[in-house]
Amino acid sequence: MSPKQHRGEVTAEHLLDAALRIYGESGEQGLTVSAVTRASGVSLGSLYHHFGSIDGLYEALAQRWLGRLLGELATALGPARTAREGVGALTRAYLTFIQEHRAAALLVHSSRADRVGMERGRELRDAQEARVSAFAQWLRPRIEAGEVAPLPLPLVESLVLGPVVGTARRWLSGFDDVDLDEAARVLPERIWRSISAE
Amino acid sequence: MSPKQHRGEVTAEHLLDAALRIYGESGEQGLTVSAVTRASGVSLGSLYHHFGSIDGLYEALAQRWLGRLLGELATALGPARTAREGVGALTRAYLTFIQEHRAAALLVHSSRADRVGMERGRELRDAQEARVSAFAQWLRPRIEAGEVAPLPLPLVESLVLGPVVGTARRWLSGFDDVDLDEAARVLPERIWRSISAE
DNA sequence: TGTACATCAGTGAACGCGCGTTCACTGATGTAC
DNA sequence: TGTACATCAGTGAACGCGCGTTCACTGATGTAC
Repeated sequence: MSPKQHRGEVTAEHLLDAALRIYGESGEQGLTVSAVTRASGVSLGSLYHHFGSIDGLYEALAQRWLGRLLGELATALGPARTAREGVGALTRAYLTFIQEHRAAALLVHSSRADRVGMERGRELRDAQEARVSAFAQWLRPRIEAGEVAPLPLPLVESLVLGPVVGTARRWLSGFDDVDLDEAARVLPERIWRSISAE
Repeated sequence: MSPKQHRGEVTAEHLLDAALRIYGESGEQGLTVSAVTRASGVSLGSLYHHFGSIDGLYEALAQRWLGRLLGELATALGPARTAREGVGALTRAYLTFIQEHRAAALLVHSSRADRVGMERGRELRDAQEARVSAFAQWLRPRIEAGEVAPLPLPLVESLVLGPVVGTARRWLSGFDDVDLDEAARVLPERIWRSISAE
């Protein structure tokens, strides 16, 4: 399914870009074969050559952007020395991504993408043991060191990402009552309080 | 659009019930006119008589369950004397609802329902001034009393509901790594820390 | 360097299916006198 | 209480459109000798 020639890569790229643009403008409902071929200038047959079906294109798109988001979070998390710093870095990276890639963020937050992510999570859980959340892996030693409260990892993850995702969704939905810069300033301190081991 | 005769009410009820069942089994994609008429035993014409279109049915369904969820949260919040108690009551009510109405919870958490909720929010903001979130209204005096930290209301809302919704979504997505009872026990105390004014 | 061949990439006409919607109609219920 | 009429509720055949997909084909690229 992944192209063996360069021009193939370029075509696939065109399709994915067009698909994202369409998704951003008209949502999941609008993501049809004819819309994608029209917007990309790529022929119908090529779409099927590269992605097999419209669902295949959707899944490739979701995985690409989910991967990019997770990548940016992992990168932001890297240099953090304390859990407190980590929470701040994660929050800022997340909210920045949301602003810079609005359409992709909408896609990644959709319920259908949740399912795609889950399926990938299951595959990977067997294979390379939980790349599911780089954050969870980063977190475990901090709990063992007594820095973060000894709660189940999924709950710590929800406590940290929950408020960030909640704020992001609110902003993405078009509510104008939330200021992302202020959120990036205020949330980390507050989130840290909720997971600190005192 | 709302029925003037009793048998009309019953029919509309059948349609909404069938639609919810279908949504729970096969998601938004599966919610088609033929699926609904087949599952409900109601004729095609009746569906159009009561809801005008399949989108009309979907919106009625989303509003009904969004209303019920908000209603249960408001009820749970009622008797709470302190903000701390309120957070606990809200968390438990939310997670209980999720468990008791899985399909409805999936619907209410869908991205499309977010938009429906937003539109309703806008309508209501003009009219009866923010029934948007009973929680926000409940919260305001607690901030003024110095019980809850003086943050923007949307951020407090995200801090409280974020972890709860995050946990709920995780569970709804089929991840089996989260225990809702444990979450109901652990989260309130942690959430409270994050919004307390010291 | 040249040629032959295999594979990859791209094309678009054609197909059929299932979708949402319309509409002319019948039947049930409520109401006015 | 009886009857006539208006309104509400329910029915399903018919329609047309746009959807995803298939397929036989041409053209481009890479590779082996």
